[in-house]
Amino acid sequence: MLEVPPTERGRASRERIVQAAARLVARQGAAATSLDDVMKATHASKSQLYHYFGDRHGLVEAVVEYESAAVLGVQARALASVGDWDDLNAWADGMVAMLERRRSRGGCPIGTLAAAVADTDEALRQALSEAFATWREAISGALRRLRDNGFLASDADLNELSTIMLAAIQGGLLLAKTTRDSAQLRTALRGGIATLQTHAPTVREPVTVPGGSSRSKPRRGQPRGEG
Amino acid sequence: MLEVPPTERGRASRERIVQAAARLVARQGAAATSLDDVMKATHASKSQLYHYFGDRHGLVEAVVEYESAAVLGVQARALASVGDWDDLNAWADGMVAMLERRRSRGGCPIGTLAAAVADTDEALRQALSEAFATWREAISGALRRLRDNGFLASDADLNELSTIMLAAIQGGLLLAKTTRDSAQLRTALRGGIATLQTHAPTVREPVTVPGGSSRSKPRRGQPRGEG
DNA sequence: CTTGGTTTGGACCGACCCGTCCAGATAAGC
DNA sequence: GCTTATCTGGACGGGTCGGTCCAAACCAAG
Repeated sequence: MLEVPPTERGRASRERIVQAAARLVARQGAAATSLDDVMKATHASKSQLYHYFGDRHGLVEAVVEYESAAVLGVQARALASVGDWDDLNAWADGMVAMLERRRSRGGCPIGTLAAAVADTDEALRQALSEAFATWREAISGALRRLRDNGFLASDADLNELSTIMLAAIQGGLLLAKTTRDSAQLRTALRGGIATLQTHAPTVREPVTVPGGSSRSKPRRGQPRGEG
Repeated sequence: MLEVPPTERGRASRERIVQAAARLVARQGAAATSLDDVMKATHASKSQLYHYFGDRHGLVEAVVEYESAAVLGVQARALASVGDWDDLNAWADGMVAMLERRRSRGGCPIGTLAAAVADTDEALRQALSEAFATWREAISGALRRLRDNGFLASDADLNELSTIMLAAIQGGLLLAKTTRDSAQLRTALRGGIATLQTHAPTVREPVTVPGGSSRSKPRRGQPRGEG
């Protein structure tokens, strides 16, 4: 109900509830997370939940927005510094490392939520669909930088390639969390990148970087290092 | 409780309940499907559910086995006739067509179940992990046939490639069901196959095929058109 | 027929669920 | 100070949940 509470105290309470709810939803699923669970985890009263979120659906909606912003924030930051194949591989390795830090559990919050609610809740489905679209655009932006730097052919379909990459991420995460084996994600990501390199301009070997060893490697145009 | 009831009547009842439960779970998710829902859908009594499945968990377990067998049966049959690139593309097109028949809803029963229960139920997680493994092996078998027929390099890592392909399937299905756009699956599958073709033997000389030319041989389907 | 295992119907229970309600606490504005 | 809006606590109700229990119905074997 209250997207943004007017007082500082209210905003803090709302934020605290959303964060705890997001953690619960990520751990046990949206359907298995009750309002009582959230109440216990946050030491909040039922009135607060209904004051800030209207009903249960509103709370889940807030969780979806929160997780989308979190994941997309991390991804946008990581992708912003991608300018060549090494950077892209480092980005992929980062995702594998992040999964291993969680012992191959949980997977992607957005993906898990999408699998759970896409067929039953139209509003949440659209929100998650937009999250995927934004994510895909972030990937597409990185690929465009690769293309501008001469690592991808000028006629490479960035929309298609970014979709392939995002599918590899989601599929790899699902396989990894199901088999409890992060190598499944690593392999899937490697496959996605291999597809991208199919569209490298100077194709000679499937997995070689363009430019060879003699030619000076084109460097990124505006890589803004984060502090 | 009763894996296989002793009487014909019992087996029929159990089967009827499992099928209806599977349909409900596929439509509204495992967590959102109550025993009462199953009772109403099957005109069964609560005693029957307890009699045949012990408890709710047993019913979900039966649903997992049922869906695994169903999906793997279809996939094994479709993959068994794959011998070249055209066949593989036809297999992929078949999955897209199947998804479109459901108006891009539902996705993969196994994948959706896995996303929901992998983090909360160890027994179901293992069952679904085995289902994925079996599926991967079926893909691997098709790829081995491609390799034997000279469409894949002899040093191609079939385990890795089949994992990439399965990840593309699952990721593509998740994106497609979330965005309600079957093209996402089509693109993901095309990307997966593109990765496979990365490992095609260098065309120039007929590759030394281990089995010789026992089977009628290659037309080289290189499906790389746009449109 | 009787017997005994199998299958089915449905009442019942305690726990939990979501949502409503009201009163008290807190703080902002005047 | 007072007023008003915001925030919080918690009891309450109606409904649903999974699970238990008992007895009736069914059915094949003797």
